[in-house]
Amino acid sequence: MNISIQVSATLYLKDPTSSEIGLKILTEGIQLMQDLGFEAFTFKKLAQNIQSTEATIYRYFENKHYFLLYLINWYWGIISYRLLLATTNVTDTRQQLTNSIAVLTGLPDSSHPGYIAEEMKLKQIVIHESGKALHTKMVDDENQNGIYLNYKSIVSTVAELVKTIDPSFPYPEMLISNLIENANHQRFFSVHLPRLTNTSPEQDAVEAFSHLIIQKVLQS
Amino acid sequence: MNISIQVSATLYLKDPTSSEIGLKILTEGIQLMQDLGFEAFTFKKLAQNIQSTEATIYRYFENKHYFLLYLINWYWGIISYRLLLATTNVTDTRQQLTNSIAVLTGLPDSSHPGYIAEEMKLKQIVIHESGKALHTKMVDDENQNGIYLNYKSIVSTVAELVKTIDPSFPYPEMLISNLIENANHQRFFSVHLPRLTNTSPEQDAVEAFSHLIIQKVLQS
DNA sequence: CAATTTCGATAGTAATACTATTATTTTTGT
DNA sequence: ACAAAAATAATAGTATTACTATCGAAATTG
Repeated sequence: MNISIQVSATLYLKDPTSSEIGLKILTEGIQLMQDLGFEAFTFKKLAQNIQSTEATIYRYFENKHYFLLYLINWYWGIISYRLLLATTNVTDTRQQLTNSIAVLTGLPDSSHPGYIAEEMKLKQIVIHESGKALHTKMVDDENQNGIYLNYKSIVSTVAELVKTIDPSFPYPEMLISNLIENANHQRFFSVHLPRLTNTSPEQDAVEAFSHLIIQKVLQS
Repeated sequence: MNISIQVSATLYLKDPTSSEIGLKILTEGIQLMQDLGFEAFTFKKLAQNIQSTEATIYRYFENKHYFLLYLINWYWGIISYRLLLATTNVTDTRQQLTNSIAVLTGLPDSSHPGYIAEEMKLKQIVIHESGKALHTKMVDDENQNGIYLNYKSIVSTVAELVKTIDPSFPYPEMLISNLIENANHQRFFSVHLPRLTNTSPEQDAVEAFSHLIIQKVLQS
Protein backbone atom coordinates (compact mmCIF):
# COMPACT_ATOMS: atom_id res chain seq x y z
CA MET A 1 0.00 0.00 0.00
CA ASN A 2 1.29 3.39 -1.06
CA ILE A 3 0.31 6.07 1.42
CA SER A 4 3.17 8.38 0.52
CA ILE A 5 0.61 10.48 -1.34
CA GLN A 6 0.53 14.05 -0.09
CA VAL A 7 -2.10 14.82 2.53
CA SER A 8 -2.30 18.23 4.20
CA ALA A 9 -0.73 18.12 7.69
CA THR A 10 -3.49 20.30 9.11
CA LEU A 11 -5.81 17.31 8.82
CA TYR A 12 -4.22 15.18 11.51
CA LEU A 13 -2.76 15.66 14.96
CA LYS A 14 -0.20 12.90 14.49
CA ASP A 15 0.72 11.44 11.12
CA PRO A 16 -1.16 8.14 10.84
CA THR A 17 1.34 6.82 8.28
CA SER A 18 4.12 7.10 10.88
CA SER A 19 3.13 4.08 12.99
CA GLU A 20 1.65 0.61 12.78
CA ILE A 21 -1.44 1.59 14.67
CA GLY A 22 -1.86 4.70 12.57
CA LEU A 23 -1.89 2.59 9.41
CA LYS A 24 -4.44 0.28 10.99
CA ILE A 25 -6.63 3.30 11.75
CA LEU A 26 -6.49 4.22 8.09
CA THR A 27 -7.10 0.81 6.53
CA GLU A 28 -9.78 -0.30 8.99
CA GLY A 29 -11.21 3.19 9.09
CA ILE A 30 -11.72 3.24 5.32
CA GLN A 31 -13.49 -0.08 5.49
CA LEU A 32 -15.69 0.95 8.40
CA MET A 33 -16.53 4.31 6.86
CA GLN A 34 -17.66 2.49 3.73
CA ASP A 35 -19.64 -0.12 5.65
CA LEU A 36 -21.41 2.18 8.10
CA GLY A 37 -21.48 5.55 6.36
CA PHE A 38 -20.31 8.76 8.02
CA GLU A 39 -23.27 9.13 10.39
CA ALA A 40 -22.98 5.69 12.01
CA PHE A 41 -19.17 5.65 11.94
CA THR A 42 -17.67 6.32 15.37
CA PHE A 43 -14.16 6.25 16.76
CA LYS A 44 -15.39 3.85 19.42
CA LYS A 45 -16.42 1.29 16.81
CA LEU A 46 -13.19 1.81 14.91
CA ALA A 47 -11.21 1.35 18.13
CA GLN A 48 -12.96 -1.96 18.74
CA ASN A 49 -12.20 -3.07 15.17
CA ILE A 50 -8.49 -2.44 15.60
CA GLN A 51 -8.39 -3.67 19.21
CA SER A 52 -7.42 -0.31 20.54
CA THR A 53 -9.17 2.53 22.34
CA GLU A 54 -10.92 5.76 21.44
CA ALA A 55 -8.22 7.78 23.17
CA THR A 56 -5.57 6.41 20.84
CA ILE A 57 -7.49 7.39 17.71
CA TYR A 58 -8.12 10.85 19.14
CA ARG A 59 -4.37 11.24 19.36
CA TYR A 60 -4.21 10.96 15.56
CA PHE A 61 -7.37 12.78 14.49
CA GLU A 62 -9.28 15.65 16.07
CA ASN A 63 -12.64 14.05 15.27
CA LYS A 64 -14.41 12.00 12.64
CA HIS A 65 -15.02 15.03 10.48
CA TYR A 66 -11.29 15.53 10.12
CA PHE A 67 -10.80 11.84 9.57
CA LEU A 68 -13.21 12.00 6.63
CA LEU A 69 -11.48 15.10 5.27
CA TYR A 70 -8.21 13.18 5.48
CA LEU A 71 -9.60 10.31 3.43
CA ILE A 72 -11.04 12.65 0.81
CA ASN A 73 -7.81 14.59 0.62
CA TRP A 74 -5.94 11.35 0.19
CA TYR A 75 -8.24 10.41 -2.68
CA TRP A 76 -7.62 13.69 -4.48
CA GLY A 77 -3.91 13.18 -3.90
CA ILE A 78 -4.14 9.88 -5.75
CA ILE A 79 -6.09 11.52 -8.56
CA SER A 80 -3.44 14.25 -8.83
CA TYR A 81 -0.84 11.59 -9.27
CA ARG A 82 -2.95 9.82 -11.89
CA LEU A 83 -3.44 13.08 -13.77
CA LEU A 84 0.29 13.57 -13.89
CA LEU A 85 0.82 10.07 -15.27
CA ALA A 86 -1.91 10.59 -17.83
CA THR A 87 -0.54 13.84 -19.23
CA THR A 88 3.25 13.67 -19.06
CA ASN A 89 4.86 12.95 -22.44
CA VAL A 90 1.58 13.74 -24.16
CA THR A 91 2.30 16.62 -26.53
CA ASP A 92 -1.16 17.37 -27.87
CA THR A 93 -3.16 19.53 -25.47
CA ARG A 94 -6.46 18.13 -26.67
CA GLN A 95 -5.17 14.63 -25.93
CA GLN A 96 -3.99 15.77 -22.50
CA LEU A 97 -7.50 17.00 -21.79
CA THR A 98 -9.08 13.78 -23.03
CA ASN A 99 -6.78 11.75 -20.81
CA SER A 100 -7.50 14.01 -17.85
CA ILE A 101 -11.25 13.69 -18.31
CA ALA A 102 -10.79 9.92 -18.37
CA VAL A 103 -8.97 10.05 -15.04
CA LEU A 104 -11.51 12.39 -13.46
CA THR A 105 -14.69 10.74 -14.64
CA GLY A 106 -13.77 7.17 -15.58
CA LEU A 107 -13.52 4.17 -13.31
CA PRO A 108 -10.14 3.28 -11.82
CA ASP A 109 -8.61 0.26 -13.46
CA SER A 110 -6.53 -2.07 -11.34
CA SER A 111 -4.33 -2.84 -14.35
CA HIS A 112 -3.21 0.80 -14.43
CA PRO A 113 0.38 1.48 -13.42
CA GLY A 114 0.58 2.87 -9.91
CA TYR A 115 -2.72 1.38 -8.88
CA ILE A 116 -3.39 1.91 -5.22
CA ALA A 117 -5.34 -0.80 -3.42
CA GLU A 118 -7.44 1.55 -1.36
CA GLU A 119 -8.47 3.68 -4.32
CA MET A 120 -11.80 2.02 -5.07
CA LYS A 121 -12.87 2.20 -1.43
CA LEU A 122 -11.81 5.83 -1.20
CA LYS A 123 -13.74 6.59 -4.38
CA GLN A 124 -16.88 5.09 -2.86
CA ILE A 125 -16.36 7.19 0.24
CA VAL A 126 -15.92 10.32 -1.88
CA ILE A 127 -19.12 9.49 -3.79
CA HIS A 128 -21.20 8.88 -0.69
CA GLU A 129 -19.72 11.14 1.96
CA SER A 130 -17.89 14.11 0.48
CA GLY A 131 -20.97 16.33 0.53
CA LYS A 132 -21.12 15.89 4.29
CA ALA A 133 -17.49 16.93 4.62
CA LEU A 134 -17.85 20.01 2.42
CA HIS A 135 -21.26 21.41 3.25
CA THR A 136 -20.62 22.49 6.81
CA LYS A 137 -20.40 25.80 8.57
CA MET A 138 -16.64 25.25 8.89
CA VAL A 139 -15.93 25.17 5.15
CA ASP A 140 -14.50 28.68 5.00
CA ASP A 141 -12.08 28.13 7.88
CA GLU A 142 -11.00 24.82 6.43
CA ASN A 143 -10.47 26.38 3.03
CA GLN A 144 -8.28 29.01 4.69
CA ASN A 145 -6.24 26.20 6.19
CA GLY A 146 -5.52 24.82 2.74
CA ILE A 147 -7.60 21.70 3.09
CA TYR A 148 -9.05 21.93 -0.40
CA LEU A 149 -5.79 22.76 -2.16
CA ASN A 150 -5.53 19.31 -3.74
CA TYR A 151 -8.98 19.60 -5.22
CA LYS A 152 -8.62 23.21 -6.30
CA SER A 153 -5.30 22.49 -7.94
CA ILE A 154 -6.81 19.64 -9.96
CA VAL A 155 -9.64 21.83 -11.22
CA SER A 156 -7.20 24.64 -11.97
CA THR A 157 -4.76 22.42 -13.87
CA VAL A 158 -7.41 20.86 -16.09
CA ALA A 159 -9.17 24.19 -16.60
CA GLU A 160 -5.87 25.52 -17.95
CA LEU A 161 -5.97 22.87 -20.65
CA VAL A 162 -9.49 24.01 -21.52
CA LYS A 163 -8.29 27.61 -21.77
CA THR A 164 -5.44 26.60 -24.09
CA ILE A 165 -7.76 24.67 -26.38
CA ASP A 166 -10.54 27.24 -26.49
CA PRO A 167 -9.59 30.63 -25.04
CA SER A 168 -13.05 31.94 -25.89
CA PHE A 169 -14.88 29.48 -23.63
CA PRO A 170 -16.10 31.57 -20.69
CA TYR A 171 -16.53 28.91 -17.97
CA PRO A 172 -13.46 26.62 -17.82
CA GLU A 173 -13.41 26.04 -14.04
CA MET A 174 -17.16 25.58 -13.88
CA LEU A 175 -16.99 23.06 -16.70
CA ILE A 176 -14.35 20.95 -14.99
CA SER A 177 -15.73 21.09 -11.45
CA ASN A 178 -19.09 20.20 -12.95
CA LEU A 179 -17.74 17.14 -14.74
CA ILE A 180 -15.97 15.93 -11.60
CA GLU A 181 -18.99 16.37 -9.34
CA ASN A 182 -21.33 14.99 -11.96
CA ALA A 183 -19.34 11.79 -12.29
CA ASN A 184 -19.79 11.08 -8.59
CA HIS A 185 -23.44 12.07 -8.59
CA GLN A 186 -24.36 9.96 -11.57
CA ARG A 187 -22.66 6.91 -10.11
CA PHE A 188 -24.69 7.37 -6.95
CA PHE A 189 -27.87 7.78 -8.97
CA SER A 190 -27.09 4.72 -11.09
CA VAL A 191 -27.24 2.55 -7.97
CA HIS A 192 -29.94 4.25 -5.92
CA LEU A 193 -32.09 6.41 -8.22
CA PRO A 194 -31.57 4.92 -11.69
CA ARG A 195 -34.39 6.91 -13.29
CA LEU A 196 -32.32 10.07 -12.84
CA THR A 197 -29.54 8.88 -15.06
CA ASN A 198 -28.56 6.97 -18.20
CA THR A 199 -25.62 5.13 -16.78
CA SER A 200 -25.57 1.88 -14.86
CA PRO A 201 -22.97 -0.11 -12.95
CA GLU A 202 -22.99 -2.65 -15.80
CA GLN A 203 -22.86 -0.13 -18.63
CA ASP A 204 -20.97 2.84 -17.32
CA ALA A 205 -21.65 5.89 -19.49
CA VAL A 206 -20.31 8.63 -17.23
CA GLU A 207 -16.99 8.98 -18.99
CA ALA A 208 -18.63 8.88 -22.45
CA PHE A 209 -21.06 11.62 -21.38
CA SER A 210 -18.17 13.73 -20.12
CA HIS A 211 -16.18 13.38 -23.33
CA LEU A 212 -19.27 14.28 -25.32
CA ILE A 213 -19.82 17.46 -23.33
CA ILE A 214 -16.21 18.50 -23.78
CA GLN A 215 -16.27 17.74 -27.48
CA LYS A 216 -19.49 19.64 -28.14
CA VAL A 217 -18.73 22.61 -25.97
CA LEU A 218 -15.13 23.43 -26.86
CA GLN A 219 -14.16 24.84 -30.22
CA SER A 220 -10.63 24.22 -31.42
CA MET B 1 -47.64 31.79 2.50
CA ASN B 2 -48.76 29.01 0.21
CA ILE B 3 -48.10 25.61 1.72
CA SER B 4 -50.73 23.83 -0.33
CA ILE B 5 -47.87 22.49 -2.44
CA GLN B 6 -47.86 18.71 -2.53
CA VAL B 7 -45.55 16.99 -0.04
CA SER B 8 -45.49 13.22 0.33
CA ALA B 9 -47.50 12.12 3.37
CA THR B 10 -44.89 9.51 4.29
CA LEU B 11 -42.64 12.37 5.39
CA TYR B 12 -44.64 13.44 8.42
CA LEU B 13 -46.54 11.79 11.26
CA LYS B 14 -49.12 14.59 11.45
CA ASP B 15 -49.60 17.17 8.73
CA PRO B 16 -47.79 20.32 9.88
CA THR B 17 -49.96 22.49 7.64
CA SER B 18 -53.05 21.38 9.57
CA SER B 19 -52.43 23.44 12.71
CA GLU B 20 -51.05 26.72 13.92
CA ILE B 21 -48.21 25.10 15.76
CA GLY B 22 -47.41 22.91 12.76
CA LEU B 23 -47.03 25.99 10.60
CA LYS B 24 -44.78 27.56 13.20
CA ILE B 25 -42.64 24.43 13.16
CA LEU B 26 -42.24 24.85 9.40
CA THR B 27 -41.53 28.57 9.24
CA GLU B 28 -39.26 28.70 12.27
CA GLY B 29 -37.73 25.36 11.33
CA ILE B 30 -36.72 26.64 7.89
CA GLN B 31 -35.09 29.65 9.46
CA LEU B 32 -33.27 27.62 12.09
CA MET B 33 -32.11 25.00 9.59
CA GLN B 34 -30.64 27.77 7.50
CA ASP B 35 -29.01 29.51 10.43
CA LEU B 36 -27.52 26.46 12.13
CA GLY B 37 -27.13 23.91 9.34
CA PHE B 38 -28.41 20.36 9.59
CA GLU B 39 -25.79 19.12 12.06
CA ALA B 40 -26.39 21.76 14.72
CA PHE B 41 -30.15 21.90 14.16
CA THR B 42 -32.09 20.09 16.91
CA PHE B 43 -35.76 19.74 17.77
CA LYS B 44 -34.96 21.03 21.23
CA LYS B 45 -33.66 24.33 19.86
CA LEU B 46 -36.60 24.58 17.47
CA ALA B 47 -39.00 23.92 20.35
CA GLN B 48 -37.44 26.77 22.33
CA ASN B 49 -37.75 29.07 19.30
CA ILE B 50 -41.46 28.42 18.97
CA GLN B 51 -42.10 28.32 22.74
CA SER B 52 -43.11 24.70 22.65
CA THR B 53 -41.53 21.37 23.57
CA GLU B 54 -39.59 18.62 21.85
CA ALA B 55 -42.45 16.17 22.36
CA THR B 56 -44.80 18.34 20.32
CA ILE B 57 -42.45 18.47 17.34
CA TYR B 58 -41.92 14.71 17.54
CA ARG B 59 -45.66 14.33 17.05
CA TYR B 60 -45.31 15.96 13.63
CA PHE B 61 -41.98 14.57 12.45
CA GLU B 62 -40.22 11.30 13.17
CA ASN B 63 -36.83 13.00 13.44
CA LYS B 64 -34.81 15.81 11.96
CA HIS B 65 -33.81 13.73 8.97
CA TYR B 66 -37.46 13.47 7.94
CA PHE B 67 -37.97 17.13 8.68
CA LEU B 68 -35.17 17.95 6.23
CA LEU B 69 -36.64 15.58 3.65
CA TYR B 70 -39.95 17.37 4.08
CA LEU B 71 -38.40 20.76 3.38
CA ILE B 72 -36.54 19.46 0.32
CA ASN B 73 -39.70 17.79 -0.98
CA TRP B 74 -41.57 21.02 -0.47
CA TYR B 75 -38.92 22.86 -2.49
CA TRP B 76 -39.23 20.45 -5.41
CA GLY B 77 -42.99 20.79 -5.19
CA ILE B 78 -42.61 24.54 -5.68
CA ILE B 79 -40.26 23.97 -8.61
CA SER B 80 -42.78 21.57 -10.17
CA TYR B 81 -45.38 24.27 -9.97
CA ARG B 82 -43.00 26.81 -11.49
CA LEU B 83 -42.16 24.42 -14.32
CA LEU B 84 -45.85 24.08 -15.10
CA LEU B 85 -46.28 27.87 -15.19
CA ALA B 86 -43.21 28.23 -17.40
CA THR B 87 -44.32 25.72 -20.03
CA THR B 88 -48.11 25.94 -20.31
CA ASN B 89 -49.28 27.84 -23.36
CA VAL B 90 -45.78 27.65 -24.83
CA THR B 91 -46.10 25.81 -28.13
CA ASP B 92 -42.47 25.50 -29.20
CA THR B 93 -40.75 22.58 -27.48
CA ARG B 94 -37.36 24.24 -27.66
CA GLN B 95 -38.82 27.27 -25.90
CA GLN B 96 -40.40 25.01 -23.28
CA LEU B 97 -36.98 23.53 -22.61
CA THR B 98 -35.33 26.94 -22.40
CA ASN B 99 -37.96 28.10 -19.92
CA SER B 100 -37.57 24.90 -17.89
CA ILE B 101 -33.80 25.29 -17.72
CA ALA B 102 -34.35 28.84 -16.50
CA VAL B 103 -36.59 27.58 -13.70
CA LEU B 104 -34.21 24.76 -12.74
CA THR B 105 -30.92 26.66 -12.83
CA GLY B 106 -31.84 30.34 -12.55
CA LEU B 107 -32.45 32.35 -9.41
CA PRO B 108 -36.03 32.73 -8.16
CA ASP B 109 -37.42 36.16 -8.81
CA SER B 110 -39.84 37.65 -6.32
CA SER B 111 -41.64 39.48 -9.12
CA HIS B 112 -42.63 36.13 -10.64
CA PRO B 113 -46.30 35.22 -10.43
CA GLY B 114 -46.94 32.71 -7.68
CA TYR B 115 -43.81 33.61 -5.78
CA ILE B 116 -43.61 31.81 -2.49
CA ALA B 117 -42.00 33.65 0.37
CA GLU B 118 -40.14 30.70 1.75
CA GLU B 119 -38.66 29.72 -1.59
CA MET B 120 -35.31 31.47 -1.25
CA LYS B 121 -34.73 29.98 2.18
CA LEU B 122 -35.70 26.55 0.97
CA LYS B 123 -33.34 26.91 -1.97
CA GLN B 124 -30.48 27.71 0.38
CA ILE B 125 -31.34 24.65 2.43
CA VAL B 126 -31.41 22.51 -0.70
CA ILE B 127 -28.01 23.86 -1.74
CA HIS B 128 -26.38 23.31 1.62
CA GLU B 129 -28.12 20.28 3.07
CA SER B 130 -29.66 18.08 0.40
CA GLY B 131 -26.56 15.92 0.07
CA LYS B 132 -26.92 14.98 3.72
CA ALA B 133 -30.54 13.98 3.17
CA LEU B 134 -29.81 11.88 0.11
CA HIS B 135 -26.50 10.19 0.84
CA THR B 136 -27.57 7.93 3.66
CA LYS B 137 -27.97 4.21 4.10
CA MET B 138 -31.76 4.70 4.09
CA VAL B 139 -31.95 6.12 0.57
CA ASP B 140 -33.28 2.91 -1.00
CA ASP B 141 -36.08 2.48 1.54
CA GLU B 142 -37.03 6.12 1.22
CA ASN B 143 -37.06 5.86 -2.54
CA GLN B 144 -39.38 2.86 -2.23
CA ASN B 145 -41.68 5.00 -0.12
CA GLY B 146 -41.98 7.53 -2.93
CA ILE B 147 -40.03 10.27 -1.22
CA TYR B 148 -38.13 11.26 -4.34
CA LEU B 149 -41.12 11.19 -6.70
CA ASN B 150 -41.26 14.99 -6.98
CA TYR B 151 -37.62 15.15 -8.00
CA LYS B 152 -37.76 12.17 -10.32
CA SER B 153 -40.86 13.52 -12.03
CA ILE B 154 -39.17 16.86 -12.69
CA VAL B 155 -36.14 15.18 -14.26
CA SER B 156 -38.38 12.90 -16.26
CA THR B 157 -40.60 15.70 -17.57
CA VAL B 158 -37.74 17.88 -18.72
CA ALA B 159 -35.84 14.91 -20.13
CA GLU B 160 -38.90 14.23 -22.30
CA LEU B 161 -38.49 17.66 -23.84
CA VAL B 162 -34.87 16.82 -24.59
CA LYS B 163 -35.95 13.58 -26.25
CA THR B 164 -38.48 15.41 -28.41
CA ILE B 165 -35.95 17.98 -29.54
CA ASP B 166 -33.10 15.56 -30.19
CA PRO B 167 -34.15 11.89 -30.17
CA SER B 168 -30.58 10.88 -30.96
CA PHE B 169 -29.13 12.33 -27.75
CA PRO B 170 -28.25 9.31 -25.62
CA TYR B 171 -28.24 10.81 -22.11
CA PRO B 172 -31.34 12.98 -21.55
CA GLU B 173 -31.93 12.18 -17.86
CA MET B 174 -28.23 12.45 -17.07
CA LEU B 175 -28.09 15.82 -18.79
CA ILE B 176 -30.99 17.24 -16.79
CA SER B 177 -30.08 15.82 -13.40
CA ASN B 178 -26.57 17.10 -14.02
CA LEU B 179 -27.75 20.65 -14.79
CA ILE B 180 -29.95 20.69 -11.67
CA GLU B 181 -27.24 19.40 -9.35
CA ASN B 182 -24.61 21.57 -10.97
CA ALA B 183 -26.62 24.74 -10.41
CA ASN B 184 -26.69 24.08 -6.67
CA HIS B 185 -23.05 23.07 -6.54
CA GLN B 186 -21.78 26.07 -8.44
CA ARG B 187 -23.72 28.46 -6.23
CA PHE B 188 -22.13 26.85 -3.20
CA PHE B 189 -18.69 27.12 -4.81
CA SER B 190 -19.27 30.73 -5.77
CA VAL B 191 -19.58 31.65 -2.09
CA HIS B 192 -17.12 29.26 -0.46
CA LEU B 193 -14.64 28.02 -3.07
CA PRO B 194 -14.73 30.64 -5.82
CA ARG B 195 -11.67 29.27 -7.62
CA LEU B 196 -13.70 26.22 -8.60
CA THR B 197 -16.20 28.20 -10.62
CA ASN B 198 -16.80 31.11 -12.96
CA THR B 199 -19.96 32.40 -11.37
CA SER B 200 -20.35 34.77 -8.43
CA PRO B 201 -23.22 36.00 -6.32
CA GLU B 202 -22.91 39.38 -8.06
CA GLN B 203 -22.60 38.03 -11.59
CA ASP B 204 -24.56 34.85 -11.68
CA ALA B 205 -23.53 32.74 -14.68
CA VAL B 206 -25.09 29.41 -13.74
CA GLU B 207 -28.13 29.81 -15.92
CA ALA B 208 -26.07 31.07 -18.87
CA PHE B 209 -23.73 28.08 -18.54
CA SER B 210 -26.72 25.73 -18.50
CA HIS B 211 -28.29 27.24 -21.61
CA LEU B 212 -24.92 27.04 -23.36
CA ILE B 213 -24.56 23.34 -22.58
CA ILE B 214 -28.06 22.61 -23.84
CA GLN B 215 -27.52 24.64 -26.99
CA LYS B 216 -24.20 23.01 -27.84
CA VAL B 217 -25.16 19.49 -26.99
CA LEU B 218 -28.59 19.12 -28.58
CA GLN B 219 -29.09 19.02 -32.32
CA SER B 220 -32.41 20.18 -33.67
C1' DC C 1 19.70 1.88 29.63
C1' DA C 2 17.53 6.10 30.95
C1' DA C 3 14.29 9.31 29.12
C1' DT C 4 10.58 10.10 26.46
C1' DT C 5 6.87 9.06 23.83
C1' DT C 6 3.02 6.17 22.94
C1' DC C 7 -0.56 3.31 24.21
C1' DG C 8 -4.31 0.88 26.83
C1' DA C 9 -7.55 0.97 30.39
C1' DT C 10 -10.75 3.30 32.78
C1' DA C 11 -13.63 7.03 34.20
C1' DG C 12 -16.27 10.89 33.51
C1' DT C 13 -19.07 14.88 31.19
C1' DA C 14 -22.19 17.49 28.30
C1' DA C 15 -25.12 17.12 24.51
C1' DT C 16 -28.09 14.60 21.46
C1' DA C 17 -31.92 11.93 20.05
C1' DC C 18 -35.14 10.21 21.46
C1' DT C 19 -39.50 7.81 24.74
C1' DA C 20 -42.82 8.00 28.50
C1' DT C 21 -46.12 10.02 31.69
C1' DT C 22 -49.45 13.04 33.19
C1' DA C 23 -52.03 17.19 33.80
C1' DT C 24 -54.01 20.94 31.30
C1' DT C 25 -55.88 23.16 27.39
C1' DT C 26 -58.17 23.12 22.98
C1' DT C 27 -61.08 21.23 19.60
C1' DT C 28 -64.99 18.71 17.99
C1' DG C 29 -69.46 16.36 17.56
C1' DT C 30 -74.09 16.54 18.99
C1' DA D 1 -73.70 24.26 25.71
C1' DC D 2 -71.24 20.40 27.13
C1' DA D 3 -69.14 15.84 27.25
C1' DA D 4 -65.61 13.25 24.85
C1' DA D 5 -61.58 13.19 22.38
C1' DA D 6 -57.43 15.08 20.83
C1' DA D 7 -53.48 18.04 21.25
C1' DT D 8 -50.17 20.29 23.96
C1' DA D 9 -46.92 21.64 27.83
C1' DA D 10 -44.16 20.23 31.40
C1' DT D 11 -41.24 17.16 33.20
C1' DA D 12 -38.44 13.17 33.67
C1' DG D 13 -35.67 9.68 32.03
C1' DT D 14 -32.52 6.58 28.85
C1' DA D 15 -29.01 5.13 25.59
C1' DT D 16 -25.61 6.82 22.69
C1' DT D 17 -22.28 10.03 21.04
C1' DA D 18 -18.39 12.88 21.12
C1' DC D 19 -15.43 13.94 23.41
C1' DT D 20 -11.60 15.03 27.84
C1' DA D 21 -8.72 13.50 31.70
C1' DT D 22 -5.78 10.52 34.29
C1' DC D 23 -2.41 7.20 34.95
C1' DG D 24 0.33 3.10 34.76
C1' DA D 25 2.51 -0.11 31.33
C1' DA D 26 4.86 -0.85 27.13
C1' DA D 27 7.55 0.43 23.37
C1' DT D 28 10.75 3.46 21.16
C1' DT D 29 14.75 6.50 20.88
C1' DG D 30 18.89 8.91 21.79
